[in-house]
Amino acid sequence: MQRTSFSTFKCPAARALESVGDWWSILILRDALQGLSRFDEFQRNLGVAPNILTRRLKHLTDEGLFERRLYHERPPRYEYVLTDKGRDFFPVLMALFTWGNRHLPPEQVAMRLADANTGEDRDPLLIDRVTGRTFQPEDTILVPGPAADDTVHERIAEMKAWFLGFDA
Amino acid sequence: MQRTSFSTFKCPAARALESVGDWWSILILRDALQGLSRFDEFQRNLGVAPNILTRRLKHLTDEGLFERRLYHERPPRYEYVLTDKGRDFFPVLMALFTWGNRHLPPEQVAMRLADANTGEDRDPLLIDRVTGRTFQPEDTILVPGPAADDTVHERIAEMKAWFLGFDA
DNA sequence: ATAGTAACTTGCATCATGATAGTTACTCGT
DNA sequence: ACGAGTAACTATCATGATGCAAGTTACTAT
Repeated sequence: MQRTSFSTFKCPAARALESVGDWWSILILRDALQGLSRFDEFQRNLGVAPNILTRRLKHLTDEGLFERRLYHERPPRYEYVLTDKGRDFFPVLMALFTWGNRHLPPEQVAMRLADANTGEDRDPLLIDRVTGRTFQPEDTILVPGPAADDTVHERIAEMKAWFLGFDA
Repeated sequence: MQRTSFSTFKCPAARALESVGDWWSILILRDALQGLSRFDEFQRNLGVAPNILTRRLKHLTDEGLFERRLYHERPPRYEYVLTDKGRDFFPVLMALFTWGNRHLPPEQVAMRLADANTGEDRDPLLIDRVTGRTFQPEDTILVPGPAADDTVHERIAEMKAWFLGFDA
């Protein structure tokens, strides 16, 4: 059976996952955001099979996260540079990284995030862009957008709002 | 061949992915953070095959993201409630949701995030917890943590720091 | 007493995955 | 100018994860 495609899902998170593709793609993006761009750089750093890497880079390029750029003619050699869309994936990576560091180890942390200028530890925090208030599940609800159809309305209705003071 | 396990990777992001398990798990967490907790609630809402759902819930419980709680004896019926670790996955979901909404559609958005109190749109933004400054790839570098071994040092050395004013 | 539902588990066919190995086309040292 | 080395893939193929359909158990409702 084929893996169920999330691309027809209404939820943007599900569609985001479909767009990214798979686990490896996320690690490729992680490396790309650290400055890697060549095929062999990714391969060495990830230890991924080259055919898989080929497929993933193609997928990410098709999805508009990478731009495939010729950096050397004859033989044609390409590098993969992040588009805006790809670079914008950064917050997802940071959230994931932080979650990992906070919850995974009984062992110690092997990597930390630091400020590029001062070298001090960085710890990302999610706030609301407008109000500046922290972002918590209790304060955040899902509401139908402009393109919501009946199924979306049903889905949202099924969700129990954490905070019942406001009805969507 | 078995899917390569990321659990031995040093990068916390990679290990986070391993801990979560797969695509479906992320959507299960999404629903759980919206208040769902019963097997059939997840199944209806996701359209996932029940055996897959069983497996994923077990995995997430084993990994400590869910607690399996008996809510009805004879017949034993369980609900899956998020632990702190599970609830802490929220920022990752929000980052993913936002990325999806911003980059995916040519079609319109079917869902938005709103403030539970005021009903106004919410837009998450990543800042540094201490300095309050925005979180950008250019300002953020990877440095070895306490448990870093030689391979980690090598990996980090291979990464080209975006901002070269500081050497890790 | 019968029907219906909740929450699974089992079996099985199939498709996608990943390790290994092969290919093409250069570059570099001597 | 010849051979070794490297970059960037592509091809092969066995394994095993996935998802559908159907079965199971134990209630609840009428």
